Amino acid sequence: MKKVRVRFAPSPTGPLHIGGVRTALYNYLFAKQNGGDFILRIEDTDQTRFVPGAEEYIIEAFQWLGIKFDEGVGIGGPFGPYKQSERKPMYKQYADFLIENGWAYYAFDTPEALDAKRKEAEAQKKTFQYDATTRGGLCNSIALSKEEVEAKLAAGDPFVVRFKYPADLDITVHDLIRGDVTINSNLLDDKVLYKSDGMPTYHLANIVDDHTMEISHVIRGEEWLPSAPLHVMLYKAFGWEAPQFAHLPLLLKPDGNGKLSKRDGDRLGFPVFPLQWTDPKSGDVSSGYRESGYLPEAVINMLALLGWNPGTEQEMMDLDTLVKLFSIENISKSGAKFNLEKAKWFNHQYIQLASPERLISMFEKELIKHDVAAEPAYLQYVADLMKERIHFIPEFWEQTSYFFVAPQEYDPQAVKKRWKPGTAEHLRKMMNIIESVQPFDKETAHNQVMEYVQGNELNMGAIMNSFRIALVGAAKGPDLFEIISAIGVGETASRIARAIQTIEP
RNA sequence: GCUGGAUUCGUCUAGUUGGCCCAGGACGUCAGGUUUUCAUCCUGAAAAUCGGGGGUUCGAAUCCCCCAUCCAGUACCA
Repeated sequence: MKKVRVRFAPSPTGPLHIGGVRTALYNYLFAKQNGGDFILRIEDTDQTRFVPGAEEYIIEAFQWLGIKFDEGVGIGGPFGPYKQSERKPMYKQYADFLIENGWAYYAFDTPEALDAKRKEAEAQKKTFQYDATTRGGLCNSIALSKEEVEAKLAAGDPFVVRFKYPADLDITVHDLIRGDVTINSNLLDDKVLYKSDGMPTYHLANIVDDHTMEISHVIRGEEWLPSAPLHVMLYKAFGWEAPQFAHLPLLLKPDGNGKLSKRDGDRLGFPVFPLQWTDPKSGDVSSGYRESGYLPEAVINMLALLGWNPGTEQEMMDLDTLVKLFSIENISKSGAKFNLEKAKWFNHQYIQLASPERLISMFEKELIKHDVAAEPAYLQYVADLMKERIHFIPEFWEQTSYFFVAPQEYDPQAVKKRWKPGTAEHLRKMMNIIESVQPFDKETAHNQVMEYVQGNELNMGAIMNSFRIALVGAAKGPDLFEIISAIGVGETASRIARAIQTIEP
C-alpha cells in the first residue's frame, strides 16, 4: 500500500483562519495515525494577494499548537521547493502537455471582453459559461485558425490556458466522507489553468504538486467540492493516479448560518485566529487564541470535536489520544457552529490538568505584565487555591491580584449591601482577635472569629463579607482565612484600616 | 438563476447492517445542595413528534419518493 502523505496548503493571504487550523489538524491526525507524512505547502500563486508576514504567522501558529510538519516550507524535504512561487518554472510544461494532448487550449479573451459577456448573459437572467457551447465564438485556439494562434503567440499577446472539458461526460468524485458525487461536464466551465502572468492557477498547481509530492490523500474544506471534478479530470488527463479525497464540513458562525469569518469573531467576542494578527496595511488587530489565554491543547481538543467525534462519549483528548482515535469515517457531513461556551469549558478543564510547574510559569508571566513578582512557593499556594476558578490565563491576574496588591477600590454594590453602621467597629475587634493568635494559625483564627460573630449574634453573611470587601475589594474569592494566611496578618490589618478610612471617611 | 452538498435537544453530537431509541452524552439553561461571598464542585430537571409530507414494513431517525429550508461553488482567488 502506498505511503500516506497528506498536505496542508494555505495561501499566505492573511492570518490562518481557525477553520484552516482544523483542516490542518485533521490532516495531521490522519497522517500520524497511519505512520505517514504531513507536509506544509504554501500556495502563493496569486501574487496580487500576497500579504507579508502571513507565511511566518502560519508556521508560528502551528508551533504554538504543537502540530508538527514532516516536510515543507521552513523545514525542507526531498520534494521541495514547497512554495509554489518557487516552483513556477515547472508548471508551464504541464500546461503545454495538456494543450498538446487536446485537454486544454489557449484563450486570448481579455478580462473586459469576458466581463461584457457575463453582463450580457446576466441581463437575460442567464449565466455565461466558457464551455463547449460558447468556445467556438470566443477568442481562443479552438475558434481561431492555427495561423492566427501562432501569430498571436509570436506577437506576445497575453493568453491563458483553459481546460477543455469533453462534452456530456458524467464525472464522479469519490469522497471519503460523502461517497460518490457526480456531475455532468456540460455544467462545468473551462477553468483557467495557467494565467497570463505565467503562473498556474490553484487547480493546475495543486494537481501537479500533489502528484509530484506523492500526496496520497487530499483532506480539505468543503468549499473545494465543486472544483473536485476538475481535479479528477486533470489527473485523468495527465494519466496520473488521483489521491483519495475527503471534503470537510465547514465551520459555521455561532449565530445564524454561513461560514465563520473574520468579522464574526470581532463581533461575538472570540478569536477566529490562532494567534493575534496585525494587518500590515490597515494596522487592524485581530485577536488570537494564544493572546486570549487559551491553552493550545484546549483549542485542539475543541476543534477536533467540531465535526468529528470518536464514536464514544469521550470528550477530553490530547493530541496523542486524538491520533489514536481519529477516523475519517466519523467526520460529520454537515457544518458545525462554533461554540464559545464549550471552548471556555475545555480551557477550564485543561487548566485544571496543567502541571504545577506549568501553572506557575503561566502565573509568573501574567504577574510580570503587571509588574508584580513573587516567590514560586507563594505562587504555588495561590495557584492551588485559585486554579479551579480560572477559565483563561489572564484570570491568573484578574482573579488573584489581591494576593499581591491591596485593592485600590471597593465594589460599591457590595459595600452598599454589606457595609452597615457598626461594621467598622466589628472589623477592628475581629482584627484584634486575629492578631492575638500567636503564632498565626488559620484554623484557630477562624474558630475564634466565629465565636465572636456568634457571641454577638452578628449577621454572618454581612460581617464576613465586609471583611472580604476590605481584603479583596469585592464580595468574591476563596476562604477568608486562606487569604489572611497568604497575605499575612500585618497586611490584613492595614487593609482593614484602609477600607474603614475609605468607606467611612 | 444554475450545480453540488447538507438537514436529530439552543449548540456540538450518538444513533453505521430498520426493533435494545416514546432517541443517549457533552456544553449551555433552570432547580436544589455545598460555602461567610463569588466561582468551582455535586445532584437533579427541562430540552429534539429525528426539516415536512407520502410510502415500504408487524415495526423507521434509520429504506424509497416528493417537497421545503440552509450552506457552498459559480474569478486570469485560493
